[in-house]
Amino acid sequence: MAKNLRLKAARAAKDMSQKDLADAVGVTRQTVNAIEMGDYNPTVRLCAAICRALEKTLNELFWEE
Amino acid sequence: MAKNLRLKAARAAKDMSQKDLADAVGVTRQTVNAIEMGDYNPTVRLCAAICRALEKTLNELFWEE
DNA sequence: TCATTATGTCAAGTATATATTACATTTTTT
DNA sequence: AAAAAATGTAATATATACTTGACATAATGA
Repeated sequence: MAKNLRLKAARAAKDMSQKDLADAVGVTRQTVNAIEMGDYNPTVRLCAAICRALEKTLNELFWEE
Repeated sequence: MAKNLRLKAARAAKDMSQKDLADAVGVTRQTVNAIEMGDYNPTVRLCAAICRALEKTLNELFWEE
């Protein structure tokens, strides 16, 4: 899978570290890192939680045309 | 979780059975049924595959404000 | 420069998404 | 009304999302 640069950028825009975001959504830092690195396929509920933490939508961070 | 009626409606609009959709995205009928019934939390890749099969986006079928 | 924080990665474990098989009921078609 | 197709559900099995703990390096701040 490809890296999720939109996620990385949205997190940077909020000035949050991977750990900050992980804590905000209740997963570990490694999980956030793996999602950004494209290492796997998160559940839609986790994606939605990440989107809410970053004030984005699923389409903005996880949809590819 | 609540039922996913938007998914059920989008599938109906394409005149596809749960099995038709399951075949189109490469999962079992039970998995599609469980998603519609809100019984669990699919991966974002499966959600995206379902969206493409139904010509919808993640926001349209899986995002709640 | 030194300490701290952030990131990337790995190995081993646990939780859960998804498969398989099966059966009952409901809905649609003939 | 009967047959066929679609749906809902359950039990057991497997693949994989996610955790935990750890280590190395890069970047940031004192």
